[in-house]
Amino acid sequence: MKRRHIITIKDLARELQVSVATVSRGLRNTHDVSKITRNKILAKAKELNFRPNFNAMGLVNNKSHNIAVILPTITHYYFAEVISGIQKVAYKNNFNIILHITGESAERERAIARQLPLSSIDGLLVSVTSDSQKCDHFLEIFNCGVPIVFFDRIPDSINTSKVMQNDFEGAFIAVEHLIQNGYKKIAHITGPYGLSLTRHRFEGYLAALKKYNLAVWPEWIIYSEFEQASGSEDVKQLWESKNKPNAIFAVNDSKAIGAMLELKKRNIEIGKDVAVVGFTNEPMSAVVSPSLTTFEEPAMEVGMRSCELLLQHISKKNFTPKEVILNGKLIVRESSKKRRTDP
Amino acid sequence: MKRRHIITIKDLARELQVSVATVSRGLRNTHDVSKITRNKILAKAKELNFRPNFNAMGLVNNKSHNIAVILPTITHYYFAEVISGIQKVAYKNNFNIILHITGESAERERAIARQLPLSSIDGLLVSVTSDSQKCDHFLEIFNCGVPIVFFDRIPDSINTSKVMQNDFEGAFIAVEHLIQNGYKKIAHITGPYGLSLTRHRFEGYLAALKKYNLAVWPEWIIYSEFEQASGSEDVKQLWESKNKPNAIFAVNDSKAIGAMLELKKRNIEIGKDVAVVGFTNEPMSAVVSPSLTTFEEPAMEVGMRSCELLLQHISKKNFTPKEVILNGKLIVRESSKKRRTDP
DNA sequence: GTGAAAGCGCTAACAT
DNA sequence: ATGTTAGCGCTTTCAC
Repeated sequence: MKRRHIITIKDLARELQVSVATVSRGLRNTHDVSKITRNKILAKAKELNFRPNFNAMGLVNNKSHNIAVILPTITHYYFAEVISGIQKVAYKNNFNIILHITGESAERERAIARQLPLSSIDGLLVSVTSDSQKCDHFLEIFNCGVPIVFFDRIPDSINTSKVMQNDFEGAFIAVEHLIQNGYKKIAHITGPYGLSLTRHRFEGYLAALKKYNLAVWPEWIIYSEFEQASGSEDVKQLWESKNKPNAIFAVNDSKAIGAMLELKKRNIEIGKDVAVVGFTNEPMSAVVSPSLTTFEEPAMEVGMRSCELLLQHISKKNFTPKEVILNGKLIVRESSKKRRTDP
Repeated sequence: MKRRHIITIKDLARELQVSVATVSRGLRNTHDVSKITRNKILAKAKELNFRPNFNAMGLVNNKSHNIAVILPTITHYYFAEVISGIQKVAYKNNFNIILHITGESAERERAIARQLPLSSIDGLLVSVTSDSQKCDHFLEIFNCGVPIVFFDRIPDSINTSKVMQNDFEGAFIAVEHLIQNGYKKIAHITGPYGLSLTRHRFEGYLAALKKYNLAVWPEWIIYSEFEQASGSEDVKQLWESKNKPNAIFAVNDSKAIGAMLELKKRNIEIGKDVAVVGFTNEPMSAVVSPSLTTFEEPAMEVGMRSCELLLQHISKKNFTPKEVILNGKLIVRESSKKRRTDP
């Protein structure tokens, strides 16, 4: 299969007996071209199925209509949904998204960032890896004048736009809900230490305990990975102690479900003896049994807002960075039913 | 923030007092450049953090190191996993992936395909939308000499490489499993009519019934959408009839779970009175209660093999198309336990 | 309103 | 082993 000749503006120019400059202008609808030639050009372009060469355009305009999206994983519903949001906005504005997955590896994140062809990328949308403390690889790109918008997992060090959920408030509401349903011994199983969202949710947890004058037990606060298996492990650890909690607030649904599975193994009745609340509202949480109470994150909206902000940074050189905080809402299900009162 | 000057080979050439051609050669490690200058060039490139301009390279070489991935959705675990597989292989080979999501809309699929900048894409990885019968938009691209590999959802009409699961066998095994566990009145709730995978799974279902001399009841075969809600609807429809099945083989896990939820509403005991088997092995299926028996699809492998094939098509102009069929395996869980024998 | 020509960053002859 | 030059497809002065 030989690559067939791809139509260029030269071809159009020859066919129409005009100069390439005119064709170029006609295609882009600049004002200094007569309506009549413009229409002829457009018609011919359609007829021959002309597709502009983005490489050439990028070379001359110094932009590419590409944005890079860098994130830890896409097999979590949250991130898949965020990407869908990004894609919607990008598509509407004729931007392509180039997808990079770090697999939660800070090392790979660095490698990807350092190899990023800045000349064919107009901007970056980034959610950092959980163990990515230093962000000089992004700072370097940022300093080259390439706009970056961070979402969800956000480094503090770079002064640019950021989009996040109201993690603090979400956690606060979730924990308050537990307390109001009669659970006062609340553990918090969370993600890797040092991530901003981990910190914010933790602070929300603390604030709720404080509001109701509940003691904070350090052994009830466990930092581990974001995965389901970690949730199970965390419960094992919690239940080894004499001082067992009767409720668990998990940093996300995967861990909450991991915790539930382990509790079920121990024949503990969830939503009666022990309550569990998650975060995110993955589809799974509606389907697990008992169904999981969780704080819903506006994933699609996070994606859309992030992309919109990025496009503004791209089009207006001096767009001032914005921090957007989006609200979610508590989805009450079975796993946090009112506590069975002690006999 | 002014865009800082981005280093080009010209800059390197000036700094090193050599010609741009030499720098170009040095960077690409062609054989006709002395080790010593090469090292000097590489060192300087690193020092100044030179990043090649892919637009310029693409313009000259007529390739871009980009591949486009076009698929219906990414919020299903299967597709997210496929993309992860694609990404792994692409990354290792220094290809970027440009992600396009059709949202199950044939119209949008066409629009995306027609706007695809062929000059900045070396190849395509496609899973077609469920209602995309005519594929002339892909054929057109294919005829331009741009290689395409289809996966999972495959049109028959284009003679190129394809990667799929063994849908026929998977369905056969799943249905046979039901029969062997005592369920002989097996309904099949499936996806949109006309998709090859729908057809293959349906044929596997038929073959299993035939092997055990079971009658085929047309009212037990329902075509609808791939979503969970459709699964619930399908059960409603099935249970309206006098002639009710006692087992359901669903085209995917979402529908299987939708079916389960509806059965539970009707207080039908799943895995005793009625069995349910899904397809894909989404994480959800392990967590739903009762846990769902399902045929696991090798999603990651589908992604990796597809991408490998595409890269071969890209590098070897006359690579003959291959059809790869990957095997999955039945994951037996609770939803298909041996049937409660009639009293 | 249109054309001619230069140039974006890089590669690939062709020289030397 | 290195330099010179033309050109990839497009945009953008600068003429007319």
